[in-house]
Parts: sequence; C-alpha cells; structure tokens
Amino acid sequence: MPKRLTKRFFDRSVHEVAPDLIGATLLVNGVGGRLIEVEAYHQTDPAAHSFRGPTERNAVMFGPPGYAYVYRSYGIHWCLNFVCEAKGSASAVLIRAIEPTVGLAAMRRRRGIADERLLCSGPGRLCEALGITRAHNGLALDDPPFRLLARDGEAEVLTGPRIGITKAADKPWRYGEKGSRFLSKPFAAAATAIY
DNA sequence: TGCCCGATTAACT
DNA sequence: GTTAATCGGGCAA
Repeated sequence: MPKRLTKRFFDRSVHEVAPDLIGATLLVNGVGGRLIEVEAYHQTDPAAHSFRGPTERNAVMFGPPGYAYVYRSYGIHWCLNFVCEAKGSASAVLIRAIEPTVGLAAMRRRRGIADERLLCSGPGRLCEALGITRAHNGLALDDPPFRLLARDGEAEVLTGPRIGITKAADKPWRYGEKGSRFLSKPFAAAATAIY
C-alpha cells in the first residue's frame, strides 16, 4: 500500500519536495488522482506571492509546512499550493495538473465537461474538479478532507520554465511527468530529466 | 482612493 | 491570436 505523506515530507527545500510530488496521489473527499505537474515558489523568488512579505492572502505561506495555501487567481479561479520548508521560509508548491483517477463522475459534474483530459489540467481547473475553495486555505494536508499518498516506484520528471509569470521567468522551477497527456502544457524537447 | 497588474480560463475572431 | 470575467495587492497621488 502507498505511504501517506506527512508534514515531515514537506519540511524540506521546495525544490526537493516539488519533483518528489510527481506521481503522488491527491484526493479531496475521496476525489482526485495522480499529481502530474507542479511549480516551486520561494520567498526569495520575485514571482512568489510571499516575496513582498506577509499579507492576509498569503499568511499560510509564512506558517509551518504541510498545509494548504489556496488563493483566488484573476478574481475568478482557485489555486492550490502545498506549503514547504520550515516556518518562516514562505515557500510553496503550486499544483498545476492532475491525472484524474478517482471520482470521475463528480469531477465531470463540477467542471461541466466530459473530456477527461481537460478535467484537471491546469491549476484553476483542478480546483474546480476537486471542489477546492477558500474553505480549504490553511487546512493540514495529512488530515481529511485531504488524502496524500506517496508515489509508488519511480517517475520520469522533467523541469522547465514556469507558466504565466513575468518575473524570474527564466528559472526552471516547473516539474512534470514526462510524456503525460494531462500536462497543462508540454515541456520543451530539451527539458532536463531527473528521477 | 484609484488604477494597474496578475502563479487563469473559456469563448471569441 | 485576442478578449472578457473579476478581485486582492502594490503603489502613486
């Protein structure tokens, strides 16, 4: 049986946690799937919400690791992050894509579409499919409604530039499963492979 | 206070 | 390829 991820798993550099999450299973109230694509953000990173210090929105990022940071994107969508590293380092992993495996009917109903590939491929889309809202901000990742299971075996992970940012756009802090059709965008052919 | 810009998405031309 | 939807934060006035 796959191992549950605890708060200790997240108490490491965000750049170690991010690739380790690829292939792990995320369920919210029993609905979800396999993590396919994530991005790392750190307080020293100009693209991070925490870069300019704590605000009401990003307060969870400044707390202990192993908790969910959920924020409103473009005033419309929700986006889910996992807080990493020791309290105060204000780093987090943005969850960008999931391969839906459990609760397909619930996800299709929430998204209003049938196409499996588009159910959870994108940070806003997966939050809609999993029913994630502001109510999940600050909740522990090792307790219900969350359920996180370590990946079973190895994964081929690619890295490349993050999506949709203008600051620090050159940093290769996007991580994703090689060849997955559930990526929000494919990786460049020259993307570095790590395991 | 007002204005601009986003870690986005779907529906346009 | 372009644009609307819509809200929190940053910053100028």
